[in-house]
Amino acid sequence: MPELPEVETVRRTLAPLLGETIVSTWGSGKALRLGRPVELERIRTACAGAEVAALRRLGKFLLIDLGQREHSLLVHLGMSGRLRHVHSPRARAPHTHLEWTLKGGGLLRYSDPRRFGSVELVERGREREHPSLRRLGPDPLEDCPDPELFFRSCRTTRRPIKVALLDQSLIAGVGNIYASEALWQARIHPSTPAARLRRPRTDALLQAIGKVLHRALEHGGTSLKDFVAADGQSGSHAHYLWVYDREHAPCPRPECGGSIRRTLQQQRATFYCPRCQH
DNA sequence: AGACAAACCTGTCTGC
DNA sequence: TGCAGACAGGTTTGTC
Repeated sequence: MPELPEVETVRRTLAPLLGETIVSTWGSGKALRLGRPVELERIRTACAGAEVAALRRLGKFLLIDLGQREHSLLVHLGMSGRLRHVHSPRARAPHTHLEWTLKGGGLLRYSDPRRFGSVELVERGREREHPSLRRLGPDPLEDCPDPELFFRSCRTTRRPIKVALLDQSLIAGVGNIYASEALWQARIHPSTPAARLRRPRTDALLQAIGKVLHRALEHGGTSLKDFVAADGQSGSHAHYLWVYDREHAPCPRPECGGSIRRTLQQQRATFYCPRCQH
């Protein structure tokens, strides 16, 4: 579910956790993402008595640094994962897979109905060696990506630019919603082979990605169905989407006069305006 | 290299 | 009303 703006919204709303001490960890024992059973015992040991020292984000991954320990928790929300900071714990909601009890009395709760997400331990300072993080491209919010580098990365693949954007290696954090949004903003047809884009167009795309992600972040992310921040708030950006999930709607460019079309690329919905995207 | 499909798993919506 | 099937914001893996 969550793309960069949603994960960043979660990171920001988790800020009250900073300085809190973890007392204990509870786990459902259910497996999360394929091939990676949750290492509950290792996580328990690493978290017990640890302080939440920092909250970081790399693309769609969240890192919770455990103070005075050499580890960080690496969290991916997959499609339906949620991290909630719960102040007055009630009965455990269904699909809760991990829960960290805090010294102050609250809880950090990870729930994920579809279990496409993951929670694991990584060695701090060496997180980039993790298989999932190794191939991540620059983060559009953190790294001020270099337009020259972005252009050269695009040149390496002839795949459609929409498909290439989802790959996370060109740029980290763009998912299915914001790929369509950024391509509309940059007036680029989603089927254009990435390598065929000339320099001014990759510059425009990189700018559009930054603009789209910042704008979504200002609205607390997109809650199409059930995304909520760590404090339980929904994001309002669904009201401001230009093309995503707007098939047959008029193109938001008043002078264009086109209407939004839906197509499938790699079995994933792509929305675009055939009139102003080339 | 890249197109394509399948895998992980559950909830929700659509159409009959 | 009930049920089957399609579909969903992500990533990984395998085949051709």
